[in-house]
Amino acid sequence: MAYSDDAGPDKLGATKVDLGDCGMAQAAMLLGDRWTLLVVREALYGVTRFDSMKTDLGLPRSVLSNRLKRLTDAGVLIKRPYREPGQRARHQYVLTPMGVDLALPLIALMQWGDKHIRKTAPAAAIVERRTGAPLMAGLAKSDGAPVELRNAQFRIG
Amino acid sequence: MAYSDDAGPDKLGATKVDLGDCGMAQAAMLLGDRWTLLVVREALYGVTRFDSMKTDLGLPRSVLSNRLKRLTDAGVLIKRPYREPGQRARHQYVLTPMGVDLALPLIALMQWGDKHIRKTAPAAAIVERRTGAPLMAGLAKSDGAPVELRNAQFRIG
DNA sequence: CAGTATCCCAAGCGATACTG
DNA sequence: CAGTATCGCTTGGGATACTG
Repeated sequence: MAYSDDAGPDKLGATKVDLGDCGMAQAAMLLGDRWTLLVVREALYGVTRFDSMKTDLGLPRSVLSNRLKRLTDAGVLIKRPYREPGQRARHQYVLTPMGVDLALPLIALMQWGDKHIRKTAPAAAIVERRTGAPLMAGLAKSDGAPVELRNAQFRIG
Repeated sequence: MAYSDDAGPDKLGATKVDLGDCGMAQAAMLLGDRWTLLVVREALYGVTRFDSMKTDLGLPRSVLSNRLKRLTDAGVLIKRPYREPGQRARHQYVLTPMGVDLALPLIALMQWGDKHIRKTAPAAAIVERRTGAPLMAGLAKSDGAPVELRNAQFRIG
């Protein structure tokens, strides 16, 4: 990372990774707008229905419709019919494996926001399913050993 | 998380966390637009100067100016003067501790994008500073023990 | 309930030009 | 280099109404 204490002037055009080659940039292009992240957040919370999302987020129907389409096209959500006993057929938007994997960046973002923006007790925590132990997003080596953020750096290429 | 295999219909209005109480929502409101995430990405890569960012990202000056202002107002960046020997004074945008902490969500996003969108070898990796060992974003308990995403869930309140 | 269709308007993008 | 100023224009947001 670039830290305040080692931040010299950069080299112009030194961005080592072209936008098209950068997963972060690709992700930002898919998710980077006012509503998309929040729609995915709904899905992570288990909200799967159009009107539920609309009510929760308070966004216009047309916008929600558009975002759901984008996300299904991208493979983050699938639209799936279902029928509750005695009810007529409905459908729901559920996360694909690709969508489920978005939980990690979004959890990290949530914990960042709780720490640096809200600064009060988090409204939602992530816990281990079986034990209820609180979980934090972090970096780890392939053997699982955790590594502090400040001991990490980019390696290009 | 909400998984495909346990995703029943949700309860209307069941979103347990109000947008104003959710760090993820707050973060999304700050970072959720076309360019802001990419500007932070530049800063993480160590690009600190206005024109470097403009060149790398190819966005209009006015937009970049606006984003840098937003991010400094939010406390993610600070604008700092410096002078190289024999040069006139310049300034640079460097990450605050709050900004540095954004590395984790963005790394997670990058790894997600590399895995699910680009699907080729990542252009940039995160490695441990001393050893060069590759790092991955993940969840861990407070004792550092890693936990799989699928063994995690939200706990509200 | 789950959308699509329409319309209007504001925000924001992108280009260009200008200033310290 | 590092911005601010201006401007035309498109995008997309928000309200409302309509359909299966």
